[in-house]
Amino acid sequence: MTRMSTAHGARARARIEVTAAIKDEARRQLAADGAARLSLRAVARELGMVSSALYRYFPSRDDLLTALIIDAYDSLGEAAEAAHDAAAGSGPLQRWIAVCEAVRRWALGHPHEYALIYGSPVPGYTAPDTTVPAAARVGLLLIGVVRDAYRGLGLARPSLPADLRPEAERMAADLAPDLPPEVVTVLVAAWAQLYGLVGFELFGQFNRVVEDREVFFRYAVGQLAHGVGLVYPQRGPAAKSPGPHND
Amino acid sequence: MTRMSTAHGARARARIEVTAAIKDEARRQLAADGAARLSLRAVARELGMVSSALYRYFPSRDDLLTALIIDAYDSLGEAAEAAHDAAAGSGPLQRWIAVCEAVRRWALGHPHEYALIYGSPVPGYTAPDTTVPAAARVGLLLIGVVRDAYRGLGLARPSLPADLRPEAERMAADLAPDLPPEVVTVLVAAWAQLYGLVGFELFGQFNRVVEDREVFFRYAVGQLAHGVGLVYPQRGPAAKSPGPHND
DNA sequence: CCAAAGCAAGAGCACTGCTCTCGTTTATGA
DNA sequence: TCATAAACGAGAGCAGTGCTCTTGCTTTGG
Repeated sequence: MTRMSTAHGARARARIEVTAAIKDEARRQLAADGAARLSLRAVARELGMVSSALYRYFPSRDDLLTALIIDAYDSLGEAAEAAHDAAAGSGPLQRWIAVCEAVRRWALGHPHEYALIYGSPVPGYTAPDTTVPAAARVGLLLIGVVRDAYRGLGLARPSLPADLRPEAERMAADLAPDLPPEVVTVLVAAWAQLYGLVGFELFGQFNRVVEDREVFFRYAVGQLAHGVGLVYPQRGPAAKSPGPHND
Repeated sequence: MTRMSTAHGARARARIEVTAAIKDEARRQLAADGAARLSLRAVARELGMVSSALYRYFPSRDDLLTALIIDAYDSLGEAAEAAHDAAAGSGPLQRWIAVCEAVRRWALGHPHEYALIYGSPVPGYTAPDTTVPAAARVGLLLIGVVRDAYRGLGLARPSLPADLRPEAERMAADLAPDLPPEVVTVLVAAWAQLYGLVGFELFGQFNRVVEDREVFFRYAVGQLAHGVGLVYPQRGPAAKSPGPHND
């Protein structure tokens, strides 16, 4: 049995420091060259240790990657929460947009980390359950925004097709029992669509298509907000139509 | 100078066959284990040739990957077009849904190929312009559906914020000069959001969140259609509200 | 018919993840 | 206090990778 976990000697402290140093260097290489170029040997080399020694701290390359994934989720979650808190005084729509733009900004600033967590999963690698709580942070944040709006002034309740009812109620029970299933459903869809927008920009699908990604993203995200029932931003000169449709 | 391209001897035919065999075996390995596990040596081994011989046909691993990427785009485009043609008699909304569901079905059937083209780009690899036309097929298909709807019965024209106007007009000029810029803008957004939905399901972000992905996807895609101006599917018992918002 | 190009094969380089062994250091329990 | 067990760093080594270079052979085209 290992007894290192709760030990509190000089060795335990050293272990913590070395582990952190490995993760730092690995994160450096990840940010520089991407996940698949991340090399255990290169990390060890840079740290002045031999590669086999590194396996005392991470039993495999995938375990090191998992640690980086969790850190990336946390970093993204922190950025989103910071943006949310900075817009705490504003209305739900402004907070929604603030969170979405924080996600985009973080993604543009950490493209390889973003690809690691929201791009295609690393070959043969399946994320362990350890990553679940960290991954949920942004989602929880968006739920919170919608919840505030719902409690504050009531929210539009979209209608659902009959065959989606059971699924919608199950999702609502799992994610936000205090919200109507209709709202939770469109929220989950908007959540996925947000990452479609970010991913397309980040992975180059918008090349030669969308130039001014900033304003395009803001508009698309406003649409998403509208879809979940938050009012459409009716600033600007055009005040004729409240939404993206009028028939 | 090489003269192989237009030559028509036994050697040229052999070259074509070997090239196809390499791509087939590579596609097999790609489908089985994913892009990063694709090994030139393994392909050569399976084909009974030595690894260096393979470089006569593909100058690098990335070039082989590029060929597979183009094939994947074409395969996806073909599937989408087939689904579209099969729904040729139906209205625009049905065709829209048919195309979207074909994309999803193809993605679920070819997860690694989908990840290759719409997931995070392979490490250090940047797609050459060769892939652009193949990549555009699904987009063109969606544009066509919306164009038909627009020409047939007129389409809802969403309002745009002032700062998005120039970008919207540029996009419309590039993609569909015969469509209103507002429609093109929401269409591009819907296009990206479609891939957000598919990617989230495929890459496991819906694990423990969405169970009945089939009906959820259909609903979300109907929402997207509604967003671009196609009418919302008002079948089913609930006929009270035509859209996901009502205030 | 012969020079030029295409081709398969092999050896080799530098790199990877990972394992195993070997002394050494540290920590813990009797 | 002191022996035993665990943790550790270092090194060698295995199997695999992409890619290059050289060596002959075959096909092709002027």
